[in-house]
Amino acid sequence: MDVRRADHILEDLEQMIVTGNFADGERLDEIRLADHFGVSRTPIREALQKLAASGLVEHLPRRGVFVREPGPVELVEMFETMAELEAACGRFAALRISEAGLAALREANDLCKLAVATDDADHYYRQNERFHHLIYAASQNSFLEAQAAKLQKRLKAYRRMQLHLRGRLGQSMAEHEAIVAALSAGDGCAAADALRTHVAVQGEKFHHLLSHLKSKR
Amino acid sequence: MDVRRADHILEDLEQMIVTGNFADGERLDEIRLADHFGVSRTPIREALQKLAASGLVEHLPRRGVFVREPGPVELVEMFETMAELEAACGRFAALRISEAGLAALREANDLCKLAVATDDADHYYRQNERFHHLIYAASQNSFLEAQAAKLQKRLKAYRRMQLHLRGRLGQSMAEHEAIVAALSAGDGCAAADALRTHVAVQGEKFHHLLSHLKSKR
DNA sequence: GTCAAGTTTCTTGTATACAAGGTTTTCAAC
DNA sequence: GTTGAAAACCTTGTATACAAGAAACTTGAC
Repeated sequence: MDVRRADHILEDLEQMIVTGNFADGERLDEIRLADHFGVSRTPIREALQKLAASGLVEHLPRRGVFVREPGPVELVEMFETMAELEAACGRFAALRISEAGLAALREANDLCKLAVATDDADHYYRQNERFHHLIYAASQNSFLEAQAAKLQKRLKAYRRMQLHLRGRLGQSMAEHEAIVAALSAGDGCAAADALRTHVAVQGEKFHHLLSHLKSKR
Repeated sequence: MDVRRADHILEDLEQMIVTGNFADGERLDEIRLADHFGVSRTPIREALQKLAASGLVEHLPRRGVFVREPGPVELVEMFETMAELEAACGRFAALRISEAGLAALREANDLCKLAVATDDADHYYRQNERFHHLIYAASQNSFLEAQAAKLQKRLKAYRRMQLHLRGRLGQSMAEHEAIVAALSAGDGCAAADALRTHVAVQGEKFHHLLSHLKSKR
């Protein structure tokens, strides 16, 4: 209850930022937050520092911490990097994945297909996440896995935006099939390429979405 | 002088940990450190949290923070990840590098060669670092660049260990040539492969070094 | 002598008080 | 009315006091 409170503050703040409770560039007032959570400034400051370390907010000395929504350029960069990280996971996974791992992957993919068939975007979203996390883990490289999971979490909000684009789900499933096939065949290069494309396409779709929104304004 | 002190504490602690001022698993006593730096526990705690965020130390609630030297397995994982990050940088750089960037890269490489010729390991070390950072930057992806630079810094101490191995410098230079050639030709795949190998070899050499040290004991 | 429970001591986590720098407002001069 | 400086206010950064949990030590029983 004690440790969990500090953790709870961090998680809660993360959630508040990601879900857009704060305007972009808004200062996170320590006193107001301390008030809100019913604690003193000290644990708030600790949470804010962790957020700054994870890149969700920016800390300017003697000025405060500000929410820092990444701009379009940075988002594209992050998606590009995510694509490369996933490609790396796929390359290792193709060489190292176990039969049990493959079975789990196929199962997750089947659940994805089911979600697409029933047009359950929310369910697809969760199973797709599981599918990708299984690949990270199958790389048998905990460090790489952690890096990939971290960036994936960071991009979660933006990934979700473009999931609802027409036709994307079907295309995504076809890509999943190619990924599973490459991993089954133990073809590192094919797995890396399939995953890179799969993720990069998401980045591009997102980019289009951004341009579209901007042109509407 | 004010802001710089807090930063100075962090840098200093980093240095102390990396250079082995603390034993592996040792607890970093807040009071002792506060004493040592002539400040209160508060800024020390902030620095320790940042260190924990960067993975250099581990924070156990209500127990303290402990220096966490990565074990052999984790180090190999980190080198593997580094190789993939550099490969990704190379892939993008091959498509995006400018003439000026290529010129800078060739210059850095020439300085590396010079250092090898004069057997100046220290100079080679610095120029080699510059060479790699130029490639990160040439990826034209600031986010990826930052990721690569961060991990490179983390591995600096271990990379340095294996630089003095016999014959490594010559081999390393040959690999540099291949990298520059691939980037000049705009061949993303070749650049990625060359960089991946170049870094992965370092990881393997390091692994051998570790086994060697262990068997000596 | 060993083990266990209770107590003491020590360390971390949190709250609060104070210091120092930044921002805004006010007021005067042009 | 606008500009500039000074002062008041506000926020962050640091120090210190206190609370709470963990480790170590003592003491007693077997």
